[in-house]
This record gives sequence, structure tokens and C-alpha cells, in this order.
Amino acid sequence: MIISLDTRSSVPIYVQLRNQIVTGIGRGELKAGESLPTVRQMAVDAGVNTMTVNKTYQILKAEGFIEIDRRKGAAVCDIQAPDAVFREKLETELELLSAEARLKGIEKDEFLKICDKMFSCMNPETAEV
Amino acid sequence: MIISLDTRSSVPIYVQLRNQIVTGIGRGELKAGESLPTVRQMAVDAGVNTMTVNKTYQILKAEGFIEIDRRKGAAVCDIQAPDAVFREKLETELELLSAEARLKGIEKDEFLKICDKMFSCMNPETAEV
Amino acid sequence: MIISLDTRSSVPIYVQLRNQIVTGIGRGELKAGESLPTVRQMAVDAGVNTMTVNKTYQILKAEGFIEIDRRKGAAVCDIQAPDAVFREKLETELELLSAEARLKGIEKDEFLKICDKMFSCMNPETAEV
Amino acid sequence: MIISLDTRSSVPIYVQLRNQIVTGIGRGELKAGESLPTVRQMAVDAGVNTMTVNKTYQILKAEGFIEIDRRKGAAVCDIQAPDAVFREKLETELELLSAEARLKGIEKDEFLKICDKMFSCMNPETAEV
DNA sequence: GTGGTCTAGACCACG
DNA sequence: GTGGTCTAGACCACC
Repeated sequence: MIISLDTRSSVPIYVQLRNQIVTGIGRGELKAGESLPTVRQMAVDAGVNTMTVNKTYQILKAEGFIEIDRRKGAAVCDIQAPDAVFREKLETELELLSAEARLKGIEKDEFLKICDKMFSCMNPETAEV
Repeated sequence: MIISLDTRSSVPIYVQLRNQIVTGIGRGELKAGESLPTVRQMAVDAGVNTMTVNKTYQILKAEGFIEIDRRKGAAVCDIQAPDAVFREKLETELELLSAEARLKGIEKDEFLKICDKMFSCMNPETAEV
Repeated sequence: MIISLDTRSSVPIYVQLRNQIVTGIGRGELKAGESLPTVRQMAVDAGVNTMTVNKTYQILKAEGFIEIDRRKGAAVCDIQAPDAVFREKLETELELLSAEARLKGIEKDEFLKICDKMFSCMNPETAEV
Repeated sequence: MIISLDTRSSVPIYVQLRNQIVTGIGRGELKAGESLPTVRQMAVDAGVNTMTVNKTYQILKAEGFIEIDRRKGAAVCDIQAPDAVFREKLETELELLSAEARLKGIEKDEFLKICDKMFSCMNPETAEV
């Protein structure tokens, strides 16, 4: 998985890192059970402080995307069961994106086509709860 | 339009306010040409400082969603022409949301159903530039 | 002389109006001794308040570009003698424009070509002090 | 770089500050890659509030003249590629200055000599994007 | 009346 | 230690 960060962006580095890891897992570049680089290795690869990577991993753990074992490092979790809190967040974000797209002149058909395209990039492997 | 802010959120107030106004315009609660509350009025309504509202309005103006007239206050703009930069941003965000949804056990059919539902809340009025 | 104002601009209307009148005189669309529209007429033409036009005329008078006679209205003055204060202001503004042009990748040759082009639009009529 | 502000001027402080920094960069007093003073330091140096400096820096960033890095503060950007919007603005401003100069009795030769002189103060270093 | 600017001082997020 | 956010309240420019 290739990580590319923009230190001049207003998006905090640990958020950029978190987003790229989540996208990577979603795409299937990292599969359930596979290990992530160690905190130190990831810090070197991405050219950031280990504290920053550590923060990212803690967030991914809290979100249930990875497990952290003191001996084996971090590993990708299985797909989770649908959850009402996330669904709520998803709807709110999609509503905002819909509004922005609407105001930027994007029609419903085109919007849905993009949604389809982006989800289709995800790893189709059967969900295991 | 009802504004509800969460001062304990890590999302800056001016961003929350911006998002809610964008969503409100998208939904058609505020139509093109209609006025937004004055900076002072919005500040009272939302319970925040006038400078915070001012910052929000300046951002909405820079994004092309509203116009600020020295005499008449702020008003909603017409729908814009599609633009490559926004499309890029839209795809990136939808990819991240897709990945999160995938890992939270949401299937493609359900994801697209939610996308459809949220876009359908938008004001369908034809108002091209 | 055609006046076009943008009420949504951050530049005050009376300044826009002043700038357009100065440019119009410089171009020779209004010659020395010729009358400007009355305050009321100009207010109607430009679609602004008479107070705004009045303020503009007062500024043009203070700058020595027009004379205001209670009976005959406003008229364009003759070309003035060079003046140190203005020269100072001119240099400061040209220095800022030079810096901006430099940082925007415009070379010296091109900059001077634009300067020449713009001054050449001015009325070449012999200066009368 | 020496900053001198006039608090009695009608030009907002953050604009004066912006103009002086742009001129300073153009002159080569600050070169591409070099750091600007921190927001706090500049606020002390210039005798203004940190928010005022912050606003100035945000504008310079939006104009592409500086970059703001969360870790290292603000630094001067490389020279940009020529851009049609700026050219338009440049022509409008030069036309106004030409008109003013014409009416103040400055001949074409002298005007162009001043233009040449001011641009020649700029840093000639070749630093393309 | 409107928005625009500025201050002093506080607190937080980031790395 | 850096920039980012927010407040309360003031004053000004514009129309």
C-alpha cells in the first residue's frame, strides 16, 4: 500500500494516514488477518513521527478496523456487522455531498454513477461477520 | 432553516455552520436569490459570535454558493456549472465512504440505495446558470 | 461614457464609479471643459443612490480632476502639473504591481509591453497646464 | 524585512501587511523556500494582533504566494505560471494608473521610465515552477 | 441598517 | 512551539 501525505494540507496528517489505510483495506490491498507495518516502519515509510502513526493506529482500533496485539503488531479485522451509529454518520455525509453536488450542477444520474463506480473499486470478497 | 451546532465536536463551528447551510440550500429550504439571515441575526440564532458567522459566509462566498451584497446582505446563488476540481474531490470522498461502508458490512445495493435516498431529498427545481 | 458597477464586489461603489470616470477622462471620452452628468442623472444612469454619486464627485473635485459649479454642474478640469505626492503614490503602486507580476511569472519585457499598451489608450491631446 | 503600517489609513491593516510582504518577496528580500516570521512574531514586530497577521497569511496562501506547513510555519512559494485572471486584473489596474498619470501631467515617456525603474527593483533570479 | 475590521486574551489541535 | 478557533465587544465604512 502506497501512502502519500501532504504536509501542507489543512487536513491533519494522522487523518490523511487513517483515510488512506481505510481506503486501502476497503480496496482489498490489505485483507482481513493481514498485518500492517509496525508503527516505526510506517513512520519511516510515510516520513512522519511515530507519535503520529501511533495516534492513527489507535483511532483505527477504536473504529474496529484493526486489532493491536502487543506481540504481533497491528492486523486488519474482519468486516463488521452493520451498525446504526455508522449508518447515521453515512447518511449525514452523503446528504452533504449530495447538496454540494447538486449546487455544483451535477445531476442525480451522474451522482449515482459516481457512487456506483467508487463502491465497485472495493474488494468484493464475501463479508464475514 | 434550523441550525444545530455541537460545541463539543472537534469539527470547527464555522465548518458545521457551513455544512448545514449548504445542506439547507441543497434541500431547497433556501432557494436561489433568497436572502440568508444577516450575520448578526444568524449569530444570535446559532448562539455564536458574529465573527464566526462572518467567516462561514466568506467561505460560502468563496465557494460560489452565496453572494454578499453590501446593501442587501447575503443571498443564495444559482446552481453552478460542473467543475473538474469538485468532481475530483467528490470521487475521493465517495471512495473513502465506500471503503468505510464496506468495512462496516454494508453491501453495494444498500450503499447505493442510501445514495439515491439522500440525493432525492435535494430540491429538484431546474435552475441552471 | 458607459458605467458598469458590480454591487457584489468588495470595492465600494463610489470607488468603482470614481475609477471609471477617471479612466473615461484619461481616455479622452470626456475632454477638459466638458460637463459630467448631474448628480441625479448619473445616479439614475448608474442605478445608485445620489449620495453615492455625490461622494464620488466630491472626491474627484478634491483630487483636482473636476470642478463643481453650483450653477453649471461638474466639469472636467485641465491636465494638472506633475506633483510629488502623486509621483510617490504612483511608484508605490507600480512597485506592488511589479512584485505581483514577477511572482505570477510575468517577465519584464511583457510587463513593460502591457504598461505601454495601457498608456497608449489614453488621449494624446497636448497637455495644457 | 521592515514592516511599516499606518493605522490611520483607510486601507485595512491586513491589506497593508499583505502588500508589503508581496513587495518584499518580489524584491527578493525573501526568497523561495525561505520562512516568514511566525504569526506571533510578525504580530509583535508589526505591533498588531495575531489574528490580523493570520488573516494576512491566509490570503497570501490563497493567492499562492506562500505555503503554510503545520510544522514549520509559513514559507515563500516558487514563482507561478502566468495566469489569465491575473493578467486581466493587471491590465485594469495599469489602465487606471495610466489615466491618473495622464491627468496629473505625466507624459508617456516618463510613465514608462517609472514602470521600468520599479520592475527593475525586483529580484531577477530565475526560479520557474 | 448592513457587513468589515480589529483587539486582547483564551483555549485547543497538531506534531 | 506552531497555527487554528472562538469570544465579547468595539469601532468604522458603506449605502
